[in-house]
Amino acid sequence: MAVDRERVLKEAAALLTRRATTSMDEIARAAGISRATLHRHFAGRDALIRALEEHGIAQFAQAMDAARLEEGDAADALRRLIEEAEPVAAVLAFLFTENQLFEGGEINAGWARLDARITALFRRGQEEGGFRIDLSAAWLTEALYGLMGAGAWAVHEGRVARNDLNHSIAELLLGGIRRSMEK
Amino acid sequence: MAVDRERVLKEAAALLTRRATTSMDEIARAAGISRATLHRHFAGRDALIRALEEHGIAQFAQAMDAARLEEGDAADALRRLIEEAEPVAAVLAFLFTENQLFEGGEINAGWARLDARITALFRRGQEEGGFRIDLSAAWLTEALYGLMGAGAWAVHEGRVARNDLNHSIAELLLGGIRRSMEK
DNA sequence: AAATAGTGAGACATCAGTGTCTCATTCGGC
DNA sequence: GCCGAATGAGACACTGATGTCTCACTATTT
Repeated sequence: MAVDRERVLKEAAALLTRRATTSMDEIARAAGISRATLHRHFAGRDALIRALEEHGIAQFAQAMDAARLEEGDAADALRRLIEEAEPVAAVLAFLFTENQLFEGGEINAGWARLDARITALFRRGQEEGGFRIDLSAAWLTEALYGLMGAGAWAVHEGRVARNDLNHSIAELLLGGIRRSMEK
Repeated sequence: MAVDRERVLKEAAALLTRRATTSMDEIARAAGISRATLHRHFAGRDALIRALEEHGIAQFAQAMDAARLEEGDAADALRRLIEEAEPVAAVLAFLFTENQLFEGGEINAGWARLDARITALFRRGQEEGGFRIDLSAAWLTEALYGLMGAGAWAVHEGRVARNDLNHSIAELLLGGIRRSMEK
């Protein structure tokens, strides 16, 4: 009887990542509940998106924990992060573009914390000598987001095999396109 | 008296890239014309987006021509492409996400042609030995789009200096994050 | 069995955006 | 200066989505 909040968020994420304008009605039906009930649990569409945001941020933070960003080689940590964050990538990309909409309201402070952790990883790699220093850590962070989003989309469109995804992102990000001598 | 179609498209692009839900009214006002006139020149919102798409595709194709993708070193050609395509990147990113919406209707065939040209560039680089072959040309194409989009956004958000943008994209894409011996 | 809380279905008002139309005005060419 | 074409301003109907509310039904609890 009690509504499964997790399931609602999951279904909402699945639909919204595919079409950002999915209506509350469609989301409700996908989650197997009535529109009235959906409104009882989420004050409105905005509230639902916010909840999705909170959830996505939490999941991403969890992925970071699981990836143990501070441990070992920075490149390996990055690989682990890509691996762990893969299931969240699509939602993240959706929320990312959705933030444009909230240009008036304040953005969730959680984003800054996530950014900071990733940027710290890149900076650590630079200080330890494994990462090049002529590209700013901030840009590398943005690039990671961009590649994760592009990757999720490419898989969705069937242009990249899901099995190759993490490897493709990590390898491109770490090694670049150019053929390298050192490997 | 005659409406400057170019200007309308330009203003529309500027607004829509910032907020995808910008209304026809706002676009009209930004372009300095009335909503009625806007409707006289573009049958409706869809038609406007389509026109924007056509325009964006044409501009991108033009950028490719200017970059002379078939000439010289593939890496240099890629650098030229990034350089030439920079002004179009934001619109392209917008159209890219907007295509999700047209999931019912058929997508513009122009995209496939653009993709093909870029993919051909990457393949050429692979065949000539300059680019690694363990990442598919299709994925590299998607990654290029992703990085261009992320870059445009990062500049808009002030996280990357506009002057560094092209260099940042090209260097990351070609060389990757890892510190390399060969340079 | 009774009481309670949660749900589904649907009605309803509201709102924003869209697309169409009319009419007065203005611009440009002749 | 005149005339036709294009424009601006506004009214209007329509649509789709949203948010609220009511009422009947069902599951859970005691």
